[in-house]
Amino acid sequence: MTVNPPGRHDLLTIGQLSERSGLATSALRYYERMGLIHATRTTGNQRRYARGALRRIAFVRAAQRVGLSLDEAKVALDRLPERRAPSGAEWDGVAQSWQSRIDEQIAELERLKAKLTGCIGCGCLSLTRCSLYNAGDRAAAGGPGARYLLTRDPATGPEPAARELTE
Amino acid sequence: MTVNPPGRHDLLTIGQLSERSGLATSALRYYERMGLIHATRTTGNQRRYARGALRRIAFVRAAQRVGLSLDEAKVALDRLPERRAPSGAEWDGVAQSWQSRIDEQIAELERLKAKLTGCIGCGCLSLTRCSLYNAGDRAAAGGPGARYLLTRDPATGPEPAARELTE
DNA sequence: CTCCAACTTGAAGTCGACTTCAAGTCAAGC
DNA sequence: GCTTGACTTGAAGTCGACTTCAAGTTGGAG
Repeated sequence: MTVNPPGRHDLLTIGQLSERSGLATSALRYYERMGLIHATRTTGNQRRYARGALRRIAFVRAAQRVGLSLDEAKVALDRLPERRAPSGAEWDGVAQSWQSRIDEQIAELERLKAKLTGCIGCGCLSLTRCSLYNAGDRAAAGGPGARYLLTRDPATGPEPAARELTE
Repeated sequence: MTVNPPGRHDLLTIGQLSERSGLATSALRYYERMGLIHATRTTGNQRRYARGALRRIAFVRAAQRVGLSLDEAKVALDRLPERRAPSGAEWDGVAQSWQSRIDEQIAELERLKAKLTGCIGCGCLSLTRCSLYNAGDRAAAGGPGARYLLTRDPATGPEPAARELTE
């Protein structure tokens, strides 16, 4: 299974892009419909991708990894120029936003880890004392949008749901 | 909207559990169908939850946060005794497995972060040199199933996917 | 005893992210 | 110039994780 010879093939077919990105061609078409990547067409109407597409895809996958939707990834990618190849600084700006996102994500995992050791695994039946157990109620009591320790759906519930559970 | 009076109500209605867990009642019923939580029934067939349900829910949410499906969470929870309240040691064993899972997750995010700074944001147009850019190609060349740097489908590829990117 | 919010059920709907399918077109090696 | 595999399209299907709906039942305050 030889990959196309290195050289001046600047444009990739969807099959080649699939092979290199690890995504199914159907996914690539889907990404295109979503506006995440773009292709030129041959006279015969087949897609041809510039190599920049690989980078965009890499970015999208990275975004998904840190918990973003394709729509969110698109918002970020839309900051890049479409026609010409983005400059380093441009990519940088986009990547920058993920830095913090990733840091956030890491921080949250660290917190979760701490809670897990400190609480879920503690076998504490003194519920009033258990942070994991109580955190959600605290947060919820703190105002609308505040959710369970482990939740992060921003769309749901402005209710004063889940009060303090000291009991 | 008063919540039930504090006292010796050991069993929670689905509404109360919803309020305390932050999950919709529909989600709780769904969790029950999935076997993640269990309820006893009143003579009138209404669900009553023991307080342990809250802990199980906390666990499930935690599991989701680190990227596990409900099915996977169930596997872990199934290690707990159903009838009686799990002991600290039992919870500990379950939580333990998440420790490593979380660590893994964190490590991967750290890697991602490093890559992002080092590459996506680097603006390097010397593509032969760009790891993120090339990782996919390497992987693809490495054989079928080899996936992109940012993927983690475990079903796919024990390949030497995405090698060290010194080049 | 009455009333109404809170509960019950099964079935169907939703959403994101794709995949699968059918039916047809393109392109490149012989 | 023919064949064959890679490509094209739109529509429909899938999967996980829920939500919504309709129609009926329960339970606790007054």
